[in-house]
Amino acid sequence: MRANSGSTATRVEKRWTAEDGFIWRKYGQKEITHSKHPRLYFRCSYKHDIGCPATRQVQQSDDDLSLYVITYFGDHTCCQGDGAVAAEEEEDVKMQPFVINFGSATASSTSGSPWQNSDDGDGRSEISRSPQALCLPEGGEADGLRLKVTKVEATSFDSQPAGPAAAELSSSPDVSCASPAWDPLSSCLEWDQFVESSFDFVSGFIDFDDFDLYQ
DNA sequence: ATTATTTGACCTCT
DNA sequence: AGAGGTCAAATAAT
Repeated sequence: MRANSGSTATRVEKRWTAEDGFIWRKYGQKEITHSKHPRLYFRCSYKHDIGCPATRQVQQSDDDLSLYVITYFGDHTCCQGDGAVAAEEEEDVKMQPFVINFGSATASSTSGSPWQNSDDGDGRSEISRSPQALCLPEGGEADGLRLKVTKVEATSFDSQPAGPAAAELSSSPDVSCASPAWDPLSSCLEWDQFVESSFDFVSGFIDFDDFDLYQ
């Protein structure tokens, strides 16, 4: 449905959904056909305050139970994540067709429900501790769903064997970066696989020169 | 008392 | 008619 509304979508696969720098409020849950797990619907907590239209959907992967597929819709007008970073990112996105953010994984919280933004523990958490710069502005005017970013994060260190494709949409191969000591520099092969077999479905939006730069 | 979550109902689209 | 997305009353948590 959103595909026809011309909205942008940012798809993220995480092993931990807790922190993305924004405050989300759950507003719905739905069983999805052919999916074992329900899809959870969140909207920005500032929706009513300042009309922030950002929403996200979270769904546990059927194939890799530790993987959560998070899809972001809309832009954070509240920019709660981190004002400075978000503004900076906004300019970048305006200049480029897409942005892949390799921001540091938040492996800070070690317990609690993955659906919650606040961490528990000693309660010294701050909302905006680890912004992921996902406050992306609206992109172009292309019709249909624009999948702007596909990011795979490994924020736990449980050395999971990489599962099969996480979800039908992603056709994500074995791109798990969940090795205990993942070294970006030594994982070129994985990235090559990632590029070859996973980005084909979004290749229309990707400038591979830019991608090489990020790589 | 206030705020957040749950969950069935309702709406829109295919 | 069925599926997916959102609303809102009831409920739970703080």
